Amino acid sequence: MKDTALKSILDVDRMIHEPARLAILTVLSAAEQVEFLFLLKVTGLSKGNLSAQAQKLEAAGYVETTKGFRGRVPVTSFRITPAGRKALAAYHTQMRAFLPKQPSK
Amino acid sequence: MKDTALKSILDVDRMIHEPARLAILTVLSAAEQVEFLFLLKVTGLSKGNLSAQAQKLEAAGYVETTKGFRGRVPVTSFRITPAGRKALAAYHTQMRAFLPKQPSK
DNA sequence: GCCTTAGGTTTACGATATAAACTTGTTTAC
DNA sequence: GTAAACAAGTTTATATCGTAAACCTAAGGC
Repeated sequence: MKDTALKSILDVDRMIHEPARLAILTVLSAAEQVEFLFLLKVTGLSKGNLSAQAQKLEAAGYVETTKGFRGRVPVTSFRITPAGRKALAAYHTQMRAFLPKQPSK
Repeated sequence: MKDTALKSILDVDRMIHEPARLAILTVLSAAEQVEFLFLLKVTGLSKGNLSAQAQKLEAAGYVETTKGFRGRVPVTSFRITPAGRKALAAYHTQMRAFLPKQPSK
């Protein structure tokens, strides 16, 4: 590991570092668009937590929210923004630089 | 990435996930014993923060603290415990499983 | 018409990270 | 020899944050 990696870990993007949001962003990065209920199932988060974290990601400009209806029932969908994709990639790079290359058993 | 990795990220060890503590543990894992002031320099943390986080790591059983003197001035030294080493390795494994294998450009 | 379910949102609370202020003792300056 | 500055940390205060519980609104059953 490089010395810079040590200090850069302190500057890691907290918006992404938080596990709940990291899980959300990871799912979003793998699909065009994802619905609230799907995200709920696949992440295992509570509804309240998912709602709150999604709003934070939106406020950060990492996620876009679309509200619509399927028939008469409301459906909230999310998609990752270019900024979100970029920030996630940067996070990956940072963490990868930080982790030891192979299991240090 | 495996599906299990997605949910397991939610159970990541917060004691280690926190960047300040991750930096501390990383340094400790690379040396037999490390002094407070050295840790201060190399991590760039404030004294207060370093002191607080080190105490938490100690309370978690991940770090051992030794207080002594060099001449007449107090010197606080830390070393990682076997439990700490184990937990750090587990964290590495978890994160490695979670990160995409290569930069997703 | 009332009850339940679906799909979320808002509020409330506890935990956490962090910097600022403080403490205890030592060294330097006058 | 006493005051001032410095060293090495610790404690406190605050502000942020994550999370679950309570709540809301509309639609479908009974």
